[in-house]
Amino acid sequence: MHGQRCFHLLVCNNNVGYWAHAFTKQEPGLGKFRKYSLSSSSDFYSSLGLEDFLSVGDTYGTEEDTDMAILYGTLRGSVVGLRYYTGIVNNNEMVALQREPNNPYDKNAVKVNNVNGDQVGHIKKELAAALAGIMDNKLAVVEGVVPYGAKNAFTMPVQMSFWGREENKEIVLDQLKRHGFKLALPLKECGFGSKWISGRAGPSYSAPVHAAVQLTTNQLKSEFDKLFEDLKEDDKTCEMEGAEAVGTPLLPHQKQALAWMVSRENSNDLPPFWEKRSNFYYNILTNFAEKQRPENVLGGILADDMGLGKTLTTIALILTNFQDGKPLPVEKITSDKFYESVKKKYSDDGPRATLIVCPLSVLSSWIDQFEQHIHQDFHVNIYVHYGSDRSKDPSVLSEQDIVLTTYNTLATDYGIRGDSPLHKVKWLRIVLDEGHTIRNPNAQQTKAALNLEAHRRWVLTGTPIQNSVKDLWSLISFLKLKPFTDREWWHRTIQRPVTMGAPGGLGRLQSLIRSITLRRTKTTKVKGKPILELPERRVLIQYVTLTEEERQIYQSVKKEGKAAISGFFSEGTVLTHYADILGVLLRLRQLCCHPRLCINTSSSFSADNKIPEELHETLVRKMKLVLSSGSDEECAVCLESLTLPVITQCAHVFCKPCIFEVIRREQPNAKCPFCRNELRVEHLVECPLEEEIDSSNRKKLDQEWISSSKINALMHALIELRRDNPTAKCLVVSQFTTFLSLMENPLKESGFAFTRLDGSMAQKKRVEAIRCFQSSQAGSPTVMLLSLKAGGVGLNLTAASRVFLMDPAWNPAAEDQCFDRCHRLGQKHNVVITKFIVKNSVEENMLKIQNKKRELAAGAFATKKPSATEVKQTKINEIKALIDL
DNA sequence: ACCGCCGGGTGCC
DNA sequence: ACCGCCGGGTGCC
Repeated sequence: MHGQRCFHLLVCNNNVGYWAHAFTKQEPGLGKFRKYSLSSSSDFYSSLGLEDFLSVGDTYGTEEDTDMAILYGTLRGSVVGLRYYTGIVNNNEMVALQREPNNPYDKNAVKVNNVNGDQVGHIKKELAAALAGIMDNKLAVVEGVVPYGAKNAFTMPVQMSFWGREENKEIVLDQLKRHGFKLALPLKECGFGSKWISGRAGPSYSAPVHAAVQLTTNQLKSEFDKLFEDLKEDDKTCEMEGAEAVGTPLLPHQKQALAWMVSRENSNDLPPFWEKRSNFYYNILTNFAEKQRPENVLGGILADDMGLGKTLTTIALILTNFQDGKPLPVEKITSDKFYESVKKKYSDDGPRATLIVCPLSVLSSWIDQFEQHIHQDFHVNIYVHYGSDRSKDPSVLSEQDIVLTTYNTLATDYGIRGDSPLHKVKWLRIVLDEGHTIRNPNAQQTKAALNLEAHRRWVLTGTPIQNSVKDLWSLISFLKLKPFTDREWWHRTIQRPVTMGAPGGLGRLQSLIRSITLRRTKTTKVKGKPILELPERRVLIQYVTLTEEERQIYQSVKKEGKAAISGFFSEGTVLTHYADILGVLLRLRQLCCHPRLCINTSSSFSADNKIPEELHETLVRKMKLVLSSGSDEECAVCLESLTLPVITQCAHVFCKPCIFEVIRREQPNAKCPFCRNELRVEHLVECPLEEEIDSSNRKKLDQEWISSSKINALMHALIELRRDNPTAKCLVVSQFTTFLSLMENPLKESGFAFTRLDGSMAQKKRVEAIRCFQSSQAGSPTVMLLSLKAGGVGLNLTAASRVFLMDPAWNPAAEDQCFDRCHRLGQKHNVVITKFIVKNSVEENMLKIQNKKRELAAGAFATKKPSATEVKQTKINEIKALIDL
């Protein structure tokens, strides 16, 4: 049951139907998807979709460090044997030199190909003999341009440039010398007049090497952002309404994005850098020409900032632009008997399905957004291709309107030769979400994505240029823009000119980007107005004083805990007792909220006199308890809040993807990043983030209900708020779901209409809770009890203009993300956030640590990622600060 | 003549 | 290739 994450269900009274070819299975709750409750290692591999964490691809950095290359010099040579090959070139056209070690006549053979990859001829054998060693040992990259004589019948000249790392220069010059060749040095003083080197085709040569100005990543990034600052282009500011089936009204900038995407998909334009010249098509970068019209990508890159609605816009595109600019033909649900109409086939034979590939972490967000944005009256077939029982039948996939899958599923399917249904389907369109995931060209995910078949190809990303221009290549390559699908042409015409600061390089990249991407930031202006005007957001801290009784309990637990922890410090066993320490801190944090929260957290410490297995078991159990309380713990690898926490044998906790990455990198002897103990996949224990409160527990909470200082403070604030503004809605947020439950009682008693949203709820209930809360109808709930981590990035709770954060999180970013659920697009009011903090408590110390983290994050661009030991030391210092040691 | 020279055959690697 | 090179034919002036 746990492993059942491939949805074969049809929800009739819902707006989205998830169904397989035969209506065989029904499963009522998509909430299953969110919840993993695996604990034994035997379950582990089979049901977890292990492929999502064990990357099949090789590691980054295997590619040649072309970034470091300098120009050694140039050499004129000749291409021979033209009459035996079909490849033709133009004067000044770039050519590729390719080693052909298996040539039966000469093992030193070097082929000469044109931009299209067609062979033009061979490098003359004496020269080839000199080049072979250099090329095979990757001492230099040799690039060619045919300066003239392109129409010759038997031989033609080729101007070669040698590029490589500084330290290889002498070896290369020496090897050439031994064969009687000498490079002409690139002349610094030739400046822009270095025409004889470059011909007209070599933008890469026209740069005097040492005069090159290398742009830093940040400079580049700002260059790009500048490019999009003020959109004037008409094709990006036209607006378009979504089809009827789009259930959410689009905002102006989303209508612009939709119009642009539709126009891209229906475009007849030539791709960038191509011109029609009499009866052939000409590439102005490489000077390559061909009769056949080069295909333009019917798509591009949607690179809007987070929060502008890329997902909604994409859903709108799918529903609005099917064929010939007509909307996707979906069934309108008019009666109860819509089953038959759903099965109706579309007579058209063309591809129908859109494939969306996304990281696992946003899979649920897509499902949420389908639910949210597809109009209730329309039936759209959506299939989630994920999990161990995913379909192997391509026809199941091609019949859908939308197929959703993850990069790792895609890569795993692709790896199993000839058995990838995803690669057998002709898609109408492919959308890669978080497209920068495929920036490593050698990774299996990238290769698998590149080999999917569709004319319409889209990349969604919030960070188009993450590290360098280099990262763009995979995306461009996915878009199948000629001639950039071949890395050499991308490198010679764009990447090198840009990174070396060659004149025109950046301009060229900009014009490429401009023609295929749409990027808006939150501050982008259209016609002088910012596209997003978010109301103000204020964060207030309200201090709470514990009652005498609460303080007594708190102090006694603190005293005991402090003694134990200082004991661990003096023994040097802080790391082995990490779970114990988190347990102490958790109890103190819980006591700040409500004394009742501690009921199921044992206070005993794991004694060292136990045999190791017992100790380990207790520690793991303790860690599970900490996590299941809802506490937002951090992963020491990524420094973010935990996603899919797993506990190691040494009782430390990490995100599952993070720890698998460590294991993969350090295999076969991986060590826990935290304590350097042995780390084995089969010892990892998965842990659900939130446990549902069992009914007996809940009864207990109801029967013996008592209040707490924090609850009193909250109720006071709520009642005051209601008096001042009866319709104002607010979110009451806590990490502890039990705490949320404890608040239900006084809310009821004071007559508040409230709803609740936490991670344990089934999808349907969640959707209902959200809809209810967002409704502006009289009598709709004014309070939502919200667990800190509930919902994905897509969660929209803009009806609320007040937030009460009941307990601080370790990670300020987690809090911010939560606030953004109401302080986001669509918010009409100023947002006021109140953080309740207990005076003289662990909470106050947490605030201090939060502030430090904020400062660190603000300067994040300058500082490098801290090492594991640094993380460890920071954690230890934090523990000391938290418990006043 | 174990040369030179002539002119036809021929041609990437 | 309107080249170079190869190898067979040839041979005083």
